[in-house]
Amino acid sequence: MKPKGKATSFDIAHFAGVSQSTVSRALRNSPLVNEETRRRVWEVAKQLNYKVDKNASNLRTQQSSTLALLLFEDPTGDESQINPFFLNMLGSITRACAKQGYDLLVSFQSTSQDWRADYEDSHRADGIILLGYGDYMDYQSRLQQLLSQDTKFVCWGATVDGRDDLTVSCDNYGGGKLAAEHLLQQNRSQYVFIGDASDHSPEFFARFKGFRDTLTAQGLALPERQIANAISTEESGYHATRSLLANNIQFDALFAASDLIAIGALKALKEAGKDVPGDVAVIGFDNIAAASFISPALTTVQQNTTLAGQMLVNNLLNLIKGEAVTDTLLPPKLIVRKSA
Amino acid sequence: MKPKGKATSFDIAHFAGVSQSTVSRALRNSPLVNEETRRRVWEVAKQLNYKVDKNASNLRTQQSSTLALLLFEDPTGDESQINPFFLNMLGSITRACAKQGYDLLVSFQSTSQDWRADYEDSHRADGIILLGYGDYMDYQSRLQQLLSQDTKFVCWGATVDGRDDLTVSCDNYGGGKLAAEHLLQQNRSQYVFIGDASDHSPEFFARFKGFRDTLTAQGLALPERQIANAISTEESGYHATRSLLANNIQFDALFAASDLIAIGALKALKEAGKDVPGDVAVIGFDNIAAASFISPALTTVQQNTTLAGQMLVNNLLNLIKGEAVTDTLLPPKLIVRKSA
DNA sequence: CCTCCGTCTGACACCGGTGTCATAATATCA
DNA sequence: TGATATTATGACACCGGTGTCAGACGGAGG
Repeated sequence: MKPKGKATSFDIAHFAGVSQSTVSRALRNSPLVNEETRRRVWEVAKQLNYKVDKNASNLRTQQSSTLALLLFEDPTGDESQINPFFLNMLGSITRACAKQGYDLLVSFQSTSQDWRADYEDSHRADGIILLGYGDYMDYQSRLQQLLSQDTKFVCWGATVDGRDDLTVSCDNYGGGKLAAEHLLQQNRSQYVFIGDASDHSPEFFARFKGFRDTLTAQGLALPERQIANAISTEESGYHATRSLLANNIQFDALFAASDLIAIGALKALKEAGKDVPGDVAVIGFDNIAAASFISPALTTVQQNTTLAGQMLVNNLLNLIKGEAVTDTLLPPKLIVRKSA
Repeated sequence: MKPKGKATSFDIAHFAGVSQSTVSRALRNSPLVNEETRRRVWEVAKQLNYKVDKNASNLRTQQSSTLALLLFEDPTGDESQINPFFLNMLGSITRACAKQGYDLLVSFQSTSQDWRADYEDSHRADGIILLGYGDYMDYQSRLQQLLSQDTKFVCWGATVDGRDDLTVSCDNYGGGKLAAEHLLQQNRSQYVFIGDASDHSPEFFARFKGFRDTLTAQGLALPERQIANAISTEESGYHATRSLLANNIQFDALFAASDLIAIGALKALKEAGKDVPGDVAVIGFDNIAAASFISPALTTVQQNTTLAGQMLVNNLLNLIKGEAVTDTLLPPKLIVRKSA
């Protein structure tokens, strides 16, 4: 009772004294097979440690029970450091997949060179999840291509007008608003924003708009000089803050488009002898783990990554099933700590 | 020229005016096909946006060009927080896989309930990488089972006597030694260790031994009462440190088995009014991102995750190829920051 | 002119499952 | 008892590639 190599359904058929067809049916608990037969087949399958060959099964059924995750790294793309926020998302997406009985193929893609999204074409995955800041060249055109090929995919990030892809995102505008309201409550008077205020990065831009609109509604302007550009890294946030200080911009409230930027800002402020939150209140965005470790602990706008992962997976599965799916907006939440 | 559904090699054969066999050969650049024919086939394939069906290909060739990663979470297994060190490893493993032309299936496994390692049995992956602290029930017996099934796998973590699995690990003993030597240089006199000093967790135990052996070689003892147990979380490190302080243990040097533990310790020390590194020097292990953010910045023993990922993947691929492979030990490196 | 060889191609079996169809065995009812 | 419905099973085509084998074709050599 030891076939060489891995057991196939034919081996089981042989030992259970039935046909291979019946084995296949029995193992999938088809109501067509007799209770006693089913029991015997399962018994033998267990003894032989049999597992269905996914390749054969997928080939026949034309679906893979697998999703692919494309994670786009920041343009800085250093070897070791990946944006912790996205790693968190990866964790929740993996769990959401497992819960639905799907496997997850993970692939890191560098944003510059053109990326590989042929997982569905090659029948390795039933659908694709795109994760990353969509702030790089020819992203749009690639998405358009995926759409025209009828590839099933969902994106994390901001909804963009004129793009027909399906997205799940945090309510970035509302998040920016939360930050502004919290700072306004403290009667701060001079505000700065660090991030990307162009519409290059839709997420950052939405956070910026929510922030600025709330301020202007209170009669507070946010002129060009009080906005500094930065990408989502600590270094970038550090340098942006230093240049604000070097230009003698006066401010007592700082909103950073991401926690990494905020952490860089804290470092620059500390070096400049500014007290946080005494001289300057700082608010970040994401609520990464480091936000609670740093001193002073960072007040930030939290994105619900657990829910985000679930929605990405659920929406994608519904899309694959052919059901109607709409963009999803998740509510942000302000986490108040020491920095503001 | 628009077949409905996805194009197959038969479609290409039709349009290129050759047989399906020739298409298959041409696309894999077999030297058997005529240069002109190959060109024509590629041309058509490109126009039809053809991609080889991986399921069919894998089924025939009996290999999947895919590896599976099983990530075991800490027993605390809270929904959102995953040990950042392992997330880093995940990043480097993904990259190493991509470099070798392999895909990576990722799966988080909770350690308590029994885990799923049937990726190879079901032909979804050619081999498996196990990642996590191997400090839980029936881990050993499951490994033994994998071995007896002739499953190809490598483990991250300490080599354990009497276990025949293939491992890649950091030189934890050497790392503990580095920590001890650095503290000795500063003429610290009263040492404590926080982690797991039983052989429950092989990695932590090796770090402990390297640390203790180096101290005893200098005539310094490390009695039972100067050792506190903790698992690799911030909370656990915090509580362990508090209990040391509550028991009135005197110490001016603290070695934590992981950065998360060290971060918890820093918090407890700060609350107790102890100055770091003035009153107590603290050294961690791993060099996670948060180690550089926290104040005071954490001195720690770095594990080279990039290299680790590469070695895990390379060793596994060699094992699959049937080549002789041996356990790999990677050199740790002391990163000196402010805390010691 | 025939043989032999190298080059290139097509026919076909095969990987291991799944779904359809035909049919044997048994139960149900008039 | 014969007709019909129900249940359980096996035979077989099929998914889309890959590997083997046989053979067509053209040129070289005797």
